[in-house]
Amino acid sequence: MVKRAPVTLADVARRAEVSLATASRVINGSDRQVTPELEQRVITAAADLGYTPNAHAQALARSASNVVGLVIHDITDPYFSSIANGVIRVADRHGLIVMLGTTFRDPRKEIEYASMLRAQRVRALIFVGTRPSSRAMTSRLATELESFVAAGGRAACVSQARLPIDTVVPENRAGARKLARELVALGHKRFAALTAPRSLLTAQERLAGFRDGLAEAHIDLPDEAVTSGPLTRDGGYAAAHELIDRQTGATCVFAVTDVMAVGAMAALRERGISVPGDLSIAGFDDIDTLKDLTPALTTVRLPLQEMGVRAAELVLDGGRPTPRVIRVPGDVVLRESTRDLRSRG
Amino acid sequence: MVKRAPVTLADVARRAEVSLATASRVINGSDRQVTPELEQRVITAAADLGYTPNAHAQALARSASNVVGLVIHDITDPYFSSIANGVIRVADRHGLIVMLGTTFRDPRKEIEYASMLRAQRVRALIFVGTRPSSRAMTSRLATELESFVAAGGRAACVSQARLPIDTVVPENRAGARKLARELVALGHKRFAALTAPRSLLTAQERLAGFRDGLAEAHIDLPDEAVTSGPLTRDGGYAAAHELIDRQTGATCVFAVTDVMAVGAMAALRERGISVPGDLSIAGFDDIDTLKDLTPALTTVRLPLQEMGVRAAELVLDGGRPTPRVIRVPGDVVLRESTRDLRSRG
DNA sequence: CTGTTAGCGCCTTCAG
DNA sequence: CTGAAGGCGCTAACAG
Repeated sequence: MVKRAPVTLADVARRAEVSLATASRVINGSDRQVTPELEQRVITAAADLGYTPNAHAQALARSASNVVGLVIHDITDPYFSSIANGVIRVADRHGLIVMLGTTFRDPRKEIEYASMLRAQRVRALIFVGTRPSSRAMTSRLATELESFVAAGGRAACVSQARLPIDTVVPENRAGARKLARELVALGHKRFAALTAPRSLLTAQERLAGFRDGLAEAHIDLPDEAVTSGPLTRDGGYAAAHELIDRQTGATCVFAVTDVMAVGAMAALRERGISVPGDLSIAGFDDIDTLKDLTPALTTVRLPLQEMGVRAAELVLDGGRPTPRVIRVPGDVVLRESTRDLRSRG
Repeated sequence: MVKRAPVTLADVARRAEVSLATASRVINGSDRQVTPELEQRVITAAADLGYTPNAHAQALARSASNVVGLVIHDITDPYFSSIANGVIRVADRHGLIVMLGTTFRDPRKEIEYASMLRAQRVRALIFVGTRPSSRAMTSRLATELESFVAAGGRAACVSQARLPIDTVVPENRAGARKLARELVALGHKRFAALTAPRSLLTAQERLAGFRDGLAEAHIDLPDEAVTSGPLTRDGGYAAAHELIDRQTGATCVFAVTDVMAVGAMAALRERGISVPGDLSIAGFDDIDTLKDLTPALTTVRLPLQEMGVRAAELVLDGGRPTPRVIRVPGDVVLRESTRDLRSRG
């Protein structure tokens, strides 16, 4: 295996005995026409040499790359991988390739990636995941994005509409409110909740919405009945243990994400508390991978992959300049994890 | 929001009243020294202008990008997202950014991505996932990779060592063999299996290993007791239904992946077959997201994230030219989904 | 239809 | 330590 010098278009042109321009025209699908004869010669030469165009040179020359940047918090979290899958699908359909950034839930990394991806001159930039409540972080990201957009880039995000770009907004608050109502309708009167740190808007919204729903039935969700932890399975697990220790007397627990709910269920199982026998539990998101959990989890369904698709289309299909907002409603799905208290008095 | 022309290093230099060279030296961490005075001027100018270097121009000039390509089959499958997470972690540590390609399980897309990523002049290329048994596909990909490597790129894969590049090889066959032994030790004598199409080497290996293990105990796994489907949850679901219809009389079923096992458990539940009461079931991979399944799944544990880390290190930390192979053993983890037949006669 | 020739934005010798 | 200039590989006018 010889370490031959990288072959360039010039090499191909030389071997095919045509000009650089002609070679370029047949290699990249230019609209200009070329004689079948020459075209064949170029194609053959390219194949013989194992030529591959240099995307950097192409991007530089026509000042437009064919990559889109995607920034998510955690690729192992099904919430993000589902949305990412949607984004990838449409990028793919457009012949674009995706550069993926993972923040590991650190807001600073989000900004760092925005900047790296901007340097890569990506065609579009998509951010997925809760916005931090930090005003400083948000405005720094916004500044970065403004430069990006000003330079001709397109950007969108899936979360709260806090950035000056197109946004796909899951209706967290309304969804949680509906969930609370249905749970109340099931006969529950005392609730508890598992949430994430206040710094995460998504958790805040869902908890607020849940409270709204309870309030309609004049039910209060006391602060002592709310514990919090990281937005992960283990976070839910720990928060649930803490909640159990507090003995709130609740008959139903709301976890702000399905992933946390799963951790909570594990904690309850460990403590010998049966679900939904002793305690009901509900989540939010309707993660597909979790559909085989027993008991099946009551939750608020969000069309995750579809949200990714929408976000991608927003920035890839032409598009107006004004930051647009697409609201995505969540549907309550009642399953086995929440007990119907009415049928037993 | 004005659509200003993209600002270049030349703009920064002009504003800082220094030469292009000086500006370049302070922006990219060159080893050459620059007076603090001038340095500050450049930094300020860059900030004022909202300047971001053009990665394409940089890559072109120094012929070396700072991105690594990663190709997986399905981002929503925890097997891949875990490994990908490992890769991303080390890329991140090296200040590199990841371009992600998803094949949606189509071998042709793997080749297509190899070519696109080569065009992007990625520093390294990593393929994760079973190799197809198709000799044609494999050799086309190999050709592509040889050109890539010849041009100075580094490549690795996680799967079977079929490509002329560094490889992290999960010991599928040995792991499945050990699993079979332990299951036999539990008292099981009649088995069945859920596998994927023959075209997928990983499934082939695991099934073969399982057969090896049974053979040691002189137990046969008849073809009628083996059904197959896509390597997904739904594939396992469908394959399980088919298996149930065949009434094989098995007391234990082996699914070649945890994901398929989960689908199978759902099918069994639907048909009123209790696990492990009526039938035991075991998987392979030990997917973390599935750890809260009930009953907990017996499986063969593979250090997924670690495998991704190893693959990335193979191509990112210096490295010899010879294709190296790292074998990763799998550990059997007996849990609730497989019944111990001995304790009850 | 084909060839010539400027750049695209930046890095990097090589003088000063 | 700083500046001037060539070139990285390719595209896109512009002539022929």
